[in-house]
Amino acid sequence: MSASTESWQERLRASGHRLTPQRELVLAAVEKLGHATPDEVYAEVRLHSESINLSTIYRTLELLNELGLIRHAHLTDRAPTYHSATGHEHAHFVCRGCKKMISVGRGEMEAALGELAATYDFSPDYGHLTVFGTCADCRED
Amino acid sequence: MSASTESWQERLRASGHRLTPQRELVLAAVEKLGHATPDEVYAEVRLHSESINLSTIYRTLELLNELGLIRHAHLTDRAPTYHSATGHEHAHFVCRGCKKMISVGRGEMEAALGELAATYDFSPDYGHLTVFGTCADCRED
DNA sequence: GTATTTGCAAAGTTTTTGCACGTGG
DNA sequence: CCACGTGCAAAAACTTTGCAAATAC
Repeated sequence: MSASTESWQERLRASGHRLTPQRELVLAAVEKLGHATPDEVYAEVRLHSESINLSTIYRTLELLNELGLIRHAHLTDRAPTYHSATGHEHAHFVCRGCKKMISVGRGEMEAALGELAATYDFSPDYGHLTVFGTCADCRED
Repeated sequence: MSASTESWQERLRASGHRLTPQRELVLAAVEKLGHATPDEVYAEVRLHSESINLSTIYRTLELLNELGLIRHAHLTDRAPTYHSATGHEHAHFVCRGCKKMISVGRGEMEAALGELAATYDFSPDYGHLTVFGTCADCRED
């Protein structure tokens, strides 16, 4: 975990960007929250700095996303959800009923989907896959 | 295909709704387009009726979605993508690079994921699965 | 010092809502 | 007929952009 916290600053610099407190705060917020919309990130960052602006949140999320430090998906209707990309990769089974999330190791998912993906000459983003469906508890017919 | 075109009107009526030309046009547009954002549906519907309003498109898409006649996903950044639910089910591989979508039959996807899903006692929504990744053309390293 | 980044405010997009009129059943 | 649905216009929600001041290096 310390291995990745060392390199993100370097990655910023390497790409010609500057290390600002806003960028640290946004990344920290995304990592703390796990999954969050821009608004939620803003609220979290606001707890630590009064003056940061929403547009900075958007610009920073976009930058961190480009650098691969965070990822985003559009799980809900209005608003993308961002999350850290520095932790270990895993896919999710998400229950539409109770919203429960079951984490599945990247390896298991890759083993299951690999062959099919190869057939289509496609390289899935295994560490980032979300499979919607119904869990055992919510399946009653 | 004629089997399902018979029942959607019934499904509307059964749920206490009325059969209007706007609703027919919107459903037809979604089925014709395959995948479309509300705006694209609007454009398509406009070809057939000058007077239909965008807000009607939104209201109708929401209704058809509730009735299960169409489904939607949030594949791209701004704007949900609607598609018919009356046709045959399929999953998608979506390339993050070129945005190309590869359709995969439900059966194939189920065959690949079934065992893993069973392990977790989870029932994936195979007909609506979207797997992000990179297609052959965009994979160059 | 100077090029990047930020805050602010204003504009752009997409989606929702209130209401009077129109229309399907 | 009468409740449901539609068009219209205005508002809300979300995101982007221009620019001067601030700041990282």
